[in-house]
Amino acid sequence: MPESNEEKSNFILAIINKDLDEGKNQGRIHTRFPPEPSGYIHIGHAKAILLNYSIARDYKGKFNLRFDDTNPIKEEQEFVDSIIRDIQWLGAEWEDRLFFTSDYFDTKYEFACRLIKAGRAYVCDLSPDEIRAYRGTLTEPGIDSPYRNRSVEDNLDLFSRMKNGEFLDGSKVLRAKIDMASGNLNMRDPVIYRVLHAHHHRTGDKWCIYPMYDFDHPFSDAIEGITHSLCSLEFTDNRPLYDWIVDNALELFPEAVKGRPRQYEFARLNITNTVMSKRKLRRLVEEGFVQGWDDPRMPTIAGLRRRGVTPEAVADFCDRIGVARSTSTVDMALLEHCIREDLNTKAHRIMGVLEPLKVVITNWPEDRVEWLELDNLPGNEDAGRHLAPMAREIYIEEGDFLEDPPKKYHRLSPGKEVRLKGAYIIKCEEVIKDSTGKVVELRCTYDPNTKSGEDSSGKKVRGVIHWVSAEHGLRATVRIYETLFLNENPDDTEEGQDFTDNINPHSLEVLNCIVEPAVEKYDRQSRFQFIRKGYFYQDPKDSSKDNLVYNQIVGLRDSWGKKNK
RNA sequence: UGGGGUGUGGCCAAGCGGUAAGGCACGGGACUCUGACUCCCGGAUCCGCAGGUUCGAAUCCUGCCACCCCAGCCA
Repeated sequence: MPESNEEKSNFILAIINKDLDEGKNQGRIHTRFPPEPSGYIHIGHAKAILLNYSIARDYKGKFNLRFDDTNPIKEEQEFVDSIIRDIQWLGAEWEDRLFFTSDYFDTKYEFACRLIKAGRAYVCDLSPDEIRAYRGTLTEPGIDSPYRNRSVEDNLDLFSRMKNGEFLDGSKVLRAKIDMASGNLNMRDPVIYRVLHAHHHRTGDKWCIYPMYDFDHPFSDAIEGITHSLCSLEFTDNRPLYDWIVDNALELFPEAVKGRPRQYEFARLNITNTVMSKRKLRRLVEEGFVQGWDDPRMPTIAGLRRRGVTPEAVADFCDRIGVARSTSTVDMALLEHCIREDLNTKAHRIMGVLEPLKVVITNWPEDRVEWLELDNLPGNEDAGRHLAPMAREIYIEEGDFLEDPPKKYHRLSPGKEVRLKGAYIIKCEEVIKDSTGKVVELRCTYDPNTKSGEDSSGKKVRGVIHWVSAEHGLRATVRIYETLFLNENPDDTEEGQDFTDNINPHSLEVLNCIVEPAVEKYDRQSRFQFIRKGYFYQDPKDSSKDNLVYNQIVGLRDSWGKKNK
């Protein structure tokens, strides 16, 4: 029984509970995550990783990380490294069970030979085009290959010569002999080994034949003793083949396998206003729509991490979206909610003015500086306080002043008062504009009797705005992000267009800001809430002590802005 | 005219014959030195549609409809 998820309920947990009740697999639970090292992993993979890992954890089972590296021409060490880093960051632990499907190439070769000896696999000389033609179509059955009935001796000989490099790429394949008339195309004598003279990132030049996924994957699961092999829906049609391979392994090569794995499929994750396929993400990177796999706008784990999202928030999100079999698209708002909820209790409050408007407090003495105490985490005494300097010249948010305010506006406007967070109440006395009519400076007066915590004025103002001393504030570049795509479904395009035509031209906005000097005391991994604005994180690549760069992780909810847009 | 899969409020998602959980979003209100947070309140007479079985169905049966996946020597 699971320890920590009594309320969780999904069809996979139901299957596991049932299997346990029935005593299957001697009560073992063993899952795995099998990435192909051919790209960066994204939040959709996080769903799969965390699902597999949490099942193992909650049921006191095991979780393997196994790279499915059967196709050397697509795979690289760089991706192995990035995937390991990303999964570690997510918190999934594979302990000492990091495997590569290529670790078992020798065993797999032996298994293939046993299939041949059992008359269940044959070497086929048909060209790729011919194989396709012989396969038939969705509505018509296929035709048997003319090589289907070669003798075991010939097949064994030919297969070993394939291994020895005697044949050109594409000239011969090993096929499972199943059923060319099956309604399921995967069962029409699937190719299980192909000739490929390519350098493998782990086995080097040892092999010039490589197994296909449908042969390799189920056998690897069986070798590792995986009990529940979870994958996404598009593999549903591969399941009969998965079972065929496992059944044969159990029958012909029992000493190589540890059990009888079962495959279960669930819907992959889609999120509104973004894309999740490796191919599309690659295009965004390669065609320069983003600045790399770790661009903070990308749904990759590397992108989320660089943006400042926490692994806890990602895990919570994956927890809340559920696991089911219906194709679905989760609202980006849920991810944002999970991020805010996580950061709300952790991120220290700092004042940062994103779009500065200068304010001169005319009755504040020229060289007076007053250090005011502000809570790091209001409502949490343990988080302590920090000091913010108040001086004659400060900056407030441009958007916190309106010359001609609408009803119910309780920020600053001519003749009106507002409280500076943690400081005094000020009153706008004069508005200074440039030649174009743009407001460039405000002249205000402050009320000395209204100091935060010691207010004896009896004044009640609704508005509280953030501010930063012009002299003491630190200059910083702030990057504000919007979704990468304008449409909820990026693939929803006009005739002749593709998803890149839906890219949001405002997905990145760069602002020159000014933040409280207190941020200097924190280490650079700290996440802050810039009061009334959002959560921010120092860009791990571009930020430095002399050149602060903050990424907005997510904005705060803004019911006022929403109401008035 | 093939095979596989899915349809529960705007978006996810429980439910497995006993009379529609929860979350997000949304709307209303309270609170507030963050218009944030928090806290209340609101909503499917109905579960793709149509029949049927049953005292009783989203849950069983039948027939439709819609959408998704499959014809790589990719995974």
